[in-house]
Amino acid sequence: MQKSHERGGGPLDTARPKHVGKNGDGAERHEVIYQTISDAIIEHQLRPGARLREDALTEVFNISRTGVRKILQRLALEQLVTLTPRRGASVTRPTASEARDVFAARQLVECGLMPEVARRITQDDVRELKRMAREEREALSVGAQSRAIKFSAAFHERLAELSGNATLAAFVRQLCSRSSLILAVYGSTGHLGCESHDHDDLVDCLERGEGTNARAFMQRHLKEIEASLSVVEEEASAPDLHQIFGLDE
Amino acid sequence: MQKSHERGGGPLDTARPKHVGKNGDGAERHEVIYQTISDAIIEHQLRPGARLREDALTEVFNISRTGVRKILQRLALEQLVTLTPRRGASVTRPTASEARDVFAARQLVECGLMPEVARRITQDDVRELKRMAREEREALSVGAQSRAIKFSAAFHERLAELSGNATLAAFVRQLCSRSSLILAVYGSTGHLGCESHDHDDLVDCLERGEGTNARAFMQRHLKEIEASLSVVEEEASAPDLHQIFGLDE
DNA sequence: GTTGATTTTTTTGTATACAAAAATGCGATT
DNA sequence: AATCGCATTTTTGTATACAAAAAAATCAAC
Repeated sequence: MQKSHERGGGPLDTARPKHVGKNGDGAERHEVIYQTISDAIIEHQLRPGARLREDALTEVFNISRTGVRKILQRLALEQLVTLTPRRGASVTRPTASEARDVFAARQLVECGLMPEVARRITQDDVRELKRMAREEREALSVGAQSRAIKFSAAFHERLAELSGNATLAAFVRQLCSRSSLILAVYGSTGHLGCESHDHDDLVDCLERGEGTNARAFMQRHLKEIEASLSVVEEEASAPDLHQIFGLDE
Repeated sequence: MQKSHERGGGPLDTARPKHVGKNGDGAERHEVIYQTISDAIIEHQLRPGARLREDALTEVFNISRTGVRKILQRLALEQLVTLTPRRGASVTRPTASEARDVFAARQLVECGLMPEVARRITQDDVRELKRMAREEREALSVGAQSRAIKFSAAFHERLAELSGNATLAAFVRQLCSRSSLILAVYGSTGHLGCESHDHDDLVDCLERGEGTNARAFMQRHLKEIEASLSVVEEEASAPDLHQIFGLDE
């Protein structure tokens, strides 16, 4: 592999200030790249198990391995990618038990947040949420699954933000990202995540200030999503011979 | 302070493992260092606002800046340290609103977990929790505040683990760490966190399988901790002159 | 003596060099 | 012809070099 830098007269050698001058927008650039990768994972353009080689990423985004590693580490802490000691990074493939945990966590947190959201929601918020729900529905009707998935996650995230609790909102954000991975692994094709009109109905509920009702609604909603999954431990990659043949422990 | 690295141009003399050979235990070493720093923060040996210069850490732990930065980044994602773009790392000083959010999150999650914990707890767990509660009490009676704080956090963390939900347990772990920072900033001296016998009583509750009761207990317990804080926006570092004199906006 | 500008030092951001480990390909041997 | 051992290649882990920015210190002027 060539060094990715002094390639002889590559077409995009303009606007590349080597390694100086990036300081000003360096952090911002990293943030953008992080978002790009993150989105690609959430939208299932990068499926669980996909390898993310550092070299490839340096070439694609034109940053050094230092930056790549920083971004990968962040994604790893958010559980979107898995960093295996000497094997590099790959998109996380959630286990069945992780999937259960994530949905149980969503049940607890997202539902628990609904009363407070119902109390604080404004007309503007209602409009925004309805717009998001509509965009999701439209994406779905056009068959743009990946965009629908992203909108769906964004909807749940925004809802959590409206609680006013930044810590819990960030947690929900993570849970939604991981849910997208879970959908990719355990979801039945064609049926993804949220039912078309659930989100609209939920917003109606909140608009009327019915917190308890909204909570029950969200509970049912999440339960439905989880029920639509086939969460079975598929261990295609490394069948546990020991367990199968029962030779020890 | 000698740089611990610059030997005056000697031809790579012996007895200096340079940067080889560390690979085997490198990751493990990083983990240990991470824990060490993390503990120091949680135990208030490093107080909020304390600066963590990379150079200093390199010297203390004898690793390169690469490793230091990795560790700092992890601590930053857990909100234990704050990474300011060109000012380096320092122990996070939680804002008042962050403090409120963290405690609200604990109310929601830790309380919500109690019924499940009550269902799953075993005699062994009960023994372990009582031991932890006792250690905390003892540390407190000896005046070892920092150890008491750590034990208290460990108790809450262990409790969350017993729910069987790794995701939520990890979240609670983070919340407890951050709570320790909050105590350091907003806690009245002498009164730290959990009342002596609260934890014992809570375990009794769980032992009897009274989930609903345990939840109510935890709710009261957390409320008491929060009430003991004086959460007021103290902005000693940079008094907002604009606001004080009302010259603009 | 205090304030303001300039230089010096410290400290972080980034890239890259080098080494170890894993993956891969190749050939010899049975 | 299939498999195992060995060499090559890729890929990651770590340290360090260099540059930019911020902080500190020095010095001059009033």
